[in-house]
Parts: sequence; C-alpha cells; structure tokens
Amino acid sequence: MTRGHVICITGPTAVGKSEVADGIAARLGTSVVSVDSMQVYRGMDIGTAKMPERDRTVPLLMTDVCDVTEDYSVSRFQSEARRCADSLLARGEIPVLCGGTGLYLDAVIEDMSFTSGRLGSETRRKYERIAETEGPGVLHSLLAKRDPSSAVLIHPNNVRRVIRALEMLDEGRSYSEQHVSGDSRRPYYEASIWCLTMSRDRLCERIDARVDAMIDAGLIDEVRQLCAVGLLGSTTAGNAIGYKELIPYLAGDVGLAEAVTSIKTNSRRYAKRQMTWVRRNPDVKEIDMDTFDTASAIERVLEFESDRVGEKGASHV
RNA sequence: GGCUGGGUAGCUCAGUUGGUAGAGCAGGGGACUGAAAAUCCCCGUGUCAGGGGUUCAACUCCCUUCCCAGCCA
Repeated sequence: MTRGHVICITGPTAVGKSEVADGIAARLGTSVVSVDSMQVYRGMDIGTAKMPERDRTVPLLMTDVCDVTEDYSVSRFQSEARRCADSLLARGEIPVLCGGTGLYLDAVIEDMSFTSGRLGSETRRKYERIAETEGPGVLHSLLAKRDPSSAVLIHPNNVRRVIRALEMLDEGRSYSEQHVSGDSRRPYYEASIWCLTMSRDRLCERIDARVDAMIDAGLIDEVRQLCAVGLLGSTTAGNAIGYKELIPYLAGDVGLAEAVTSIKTNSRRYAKRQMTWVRRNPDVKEIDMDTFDTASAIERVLEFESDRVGEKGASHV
C-alpha cells in the first residue's frame, strides 16, 4: 500500500536533470520537488546549479528551506519533502522529484525510518574525541563490543559511520537492523525512477564548462556573501563542492586557478559516486542523454507515464 | 657550437653496491539509514627516450643519436 505515484529524475551532476524535470512537470501541470542536499540552503544558488527562478516554468520545492549556518539532515529532508509531495498528491498532481542526492531520494520514496536524533552534538563529540585521541580502531572495537553485527558492516576507518552506529545504539536501534541491502526495498510511494546518463567523457566536458560558467556567473561573490553571513568550511553547507574550494581561496590560502581545478575534479568524482549509487537499484530506467536531448527525454518519460497519468490537469489519483 | 643536469605510469618524481620497477596525484571500481556535494574500502606492466656495446644478467656501466632545461661562448 503506497501513498501515490511520483516521477523521479535522477543522475549525475551536470547531466541536465533540472530542465527535463521542469519540462515534465509543466506538461503535467504539477511542481518539481528538488532532491538535493545542498539546494536546500538559502543563498547557495550558482554553485548548486539551482535552476534560477526566471527559468522555471513550474514551482521548485524543497530549495531555500534552511540557512547555511544550520546543518540539514536526511531525516529532516524526508519529512519535509514528503509533506511537499503529499500536498501535491492531495491536489491530484503527480510530484516530479528531481535531484542527485541518492540517499535523500531513497529516504523519500522508500519506507525508511530514522532515529530521533535527540542526543545532539555532545554525544557525537564524545565519540569523535575517542577516535582522535585513541584512534579509529578503538572506537570501532567499542562498537564491536556493543553491537557486533553492525561492526562487521562498517570499516574501522570509516569513523563517521562508526559514530553513527554508536549514536543509533544509544537510541536503542542497531545499524545492522536498519541496513537493508539492495532487493529488500520497501516502497513508500509508487515511484518511476528515471536516471539520465551520459558518456563519461562528455559528462566531464560538461562539468568543466559548467564550473567555468559558474565562476563567470559570479560564484566567487556568492561565496563571499555567504561567508559574510556565517558560512564556514566546517559546516555541512561549507562542504558543498564549489564552496569548500573557494572558501580557502577567499582566505588567501590557495590560488584561483588551483581552486577552480579542484572544483572540477571534485565534481567529476561526485558524479562517479552518484552513478555508483544509482547502479545498485535495479528498478531505475535509464535515458541516454548522448542520444536523447531535453525535449525528447521529456517525451520519453511522458509517453511511458501516459497510461497512469494524464497531461495538464487531467491527472487522476 | 661547448659544458652540466635531466628524459621512468596520464602528471610530478623515487629507484639502494648491475638481478627487467614503486610512491603521491589524476583515473577506474565499490560500499553507504539522521554530516551523503559527506565518509570509507579496493585497483599500479610501464617500448625505464632511440640504437649499439660490456655482462650469465642493464633503468642502473660504456659509446652514440634525438629531445628538454640551465650555464658558457
């Protein structure tokens, strides 16, 4: 029993998701829900390739919902994005989810539940200190003692995840119980997942060109302004590609050419990880953007969806 | 033209007294339920610039050709 049908557009950065999603939503008379861990931050526009308002033909939800000084989370995204999707569904519209943050998409469309997070940052800092002073191995063996089945799933060097597993344990949950691999996915919405793909070479060219375009469009100023209102490299927002490289540039620690090069490199690697994430889901339908353009990709999706959704307000629940 | 260094993985470079080579970066693959644009794991054969010589054996020694820096004319 799911709560309705949603269309998802995902794929690596710079493949052209936003235009396709906007086009589909326009034809269906609905809105786009951004599924992006960095577009949620207010003021992070150029660097996150947030579709500018003047280019949108439909509303883009789940952007600008958080300040850069605050740390967002998957769990918060899950509830807020579902609220957006549900209100569209309640109006008889088909939500079009669009974005490249794999975990965020899964959190919305699959039946996942997160712990309360009530412990706060003090517990986390306590574990971080153990890792720093006594080493990652000590922290991992602490987990192994308390929750062996989770410990075997996590590499000792992956401090961040070891800490998370310990936090979950403190809230009475085991990482290993939540850890559902591959095929045992349980849907929350009935989702058609479309992944836009492209040859690696062409994608890299597009990434490079887009980074240059971002710089031309004023990314440096954008970062400077955000720093003025409290953006720090240590925050989640400050770890976004395009920002984490420019913050040290603005501080005078690295040259511009070097910063720009590493934005490109980090973007390429990010694209690679995004593709790895998508590959493990056997339910995704691919659209090869080497052979499809934006318009034909939109048609392809609409054609496929036509038997379950009608265009322009003729949609049913 | 002469002298001195260099030419080794896509890039920057290691390479011990001769036993056919290994690091970083880049790149590739993968994992991943409250930081996910994060975090973590795995993956290194390449005419050792070309040719010749010495040697059982040459990236290593000798000769030679080409190329690149720097210095002197």
